[in-house]
Amino acid sequence: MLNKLIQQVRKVVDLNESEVVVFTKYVETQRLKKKQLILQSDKVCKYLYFVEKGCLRMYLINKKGAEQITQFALDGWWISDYQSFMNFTPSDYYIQAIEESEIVAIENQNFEALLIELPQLEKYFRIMMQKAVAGAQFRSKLLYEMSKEEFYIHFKTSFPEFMMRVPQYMIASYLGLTPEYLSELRKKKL
Amino acid sequence: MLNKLIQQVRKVVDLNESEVVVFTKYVETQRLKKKQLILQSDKVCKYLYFVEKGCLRMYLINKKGAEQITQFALDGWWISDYQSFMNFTPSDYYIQAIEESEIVAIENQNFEALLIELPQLEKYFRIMMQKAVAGAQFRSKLLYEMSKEEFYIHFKTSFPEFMMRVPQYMIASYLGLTPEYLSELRKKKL
DNA sequence: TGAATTTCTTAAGCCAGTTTAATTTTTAGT
DNA sequence: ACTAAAAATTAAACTGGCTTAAGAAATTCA
Repeated sequence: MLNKLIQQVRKVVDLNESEVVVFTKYVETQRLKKKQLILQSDKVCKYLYFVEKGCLRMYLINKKGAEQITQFALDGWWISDYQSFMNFTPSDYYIQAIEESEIVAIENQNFEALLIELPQLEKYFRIMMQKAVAGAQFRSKLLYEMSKEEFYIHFKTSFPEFMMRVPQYMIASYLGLTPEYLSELRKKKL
Repeated sequence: MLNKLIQQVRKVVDLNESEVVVFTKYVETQRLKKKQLILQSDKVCKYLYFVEKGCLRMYLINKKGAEQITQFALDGWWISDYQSFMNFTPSDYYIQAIEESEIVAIENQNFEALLIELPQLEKYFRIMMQKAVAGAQFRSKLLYEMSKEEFYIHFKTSFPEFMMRVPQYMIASYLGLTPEYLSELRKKKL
């Protein structure tokens, strides 16, 4: 139930069997069905989530009452509302399974305790956060230099499997355009 | 020349005097004059930069030939092109001092070596990266839920001192709007 | 302190992307 | 397989924010 995570950690730091057992004590694994929510607006995001299998989305409800997706998380990705997670403040987000999924969840307090008991993990999480920053920076660069049309084309060619896996209106939401306009773009270029 | 950084690190982890000396071996300090560039497009961003004093901006040149600012860094902030830094790939960015500034720079290789010699620092950098992720997430949330007008008002009320310190056209660029439109907004609401 | 350069403003015309609303297609549950 | 619900399409009218162009104001530095 947490093979993928252990495997990923071991790419960065050594963990022997007994350390894996310790690790296991601090995390929870969960099976989610499609549409199941693991975070709701106004609640504190108490967990860091790792997707073992499946796909999650993070979204907020905007003033117009529409769902605005800000992030997806596929197998092997981490997802959380980091501000809420770090400061125990209520979140504005929802996190929901798009497909049946398996996740590993680490609670706030346990995260601190885990890093004290297995300080080697600091390095793993430092690198994972570093990659997240790089990713965010890259994404914001794309937003700055591309039109929505170009952004859509970029996304489509970068993640073709993802296009198949996720409903179109969610992709539209993530890309920050209306389903109607996305439909128009699809008609235009194949 | 690196007091602020040491002070900031010590808020998170203990560092005795001799460890500070070790730290010092792995970093370089630099004084920058206004408009001095420390990263140019097509070069690898070999450093992680910490601003001791002053103000930097990070920007790229878009297709139309205009400078697009993607980040500012004030006293006490870190800045880098993380993708370039981690993968030794050429950057698309420029990083430039807006004011006379003092910075601490850590080179790639030294960063790795430093973290091996002083592994306590993993925690400091994990937390600093975690905050960067939280910041990026917050910023992207604002972009998703606000119009450009609202984004401008938000920025203006959140960082009033900053508005004074930096030319308006740079703020416009950072906010992703034209100087002309910013000017129009300023006229509208005081 | 004056000339050059950089920054800011104004206003009109324009377009990428939204809104609205109605129709069709696909998906999921029984 | 049938029905209800969810998702995708179409098209027309509309708008937030951009472009262009020209002038005014503020900085910079010799």
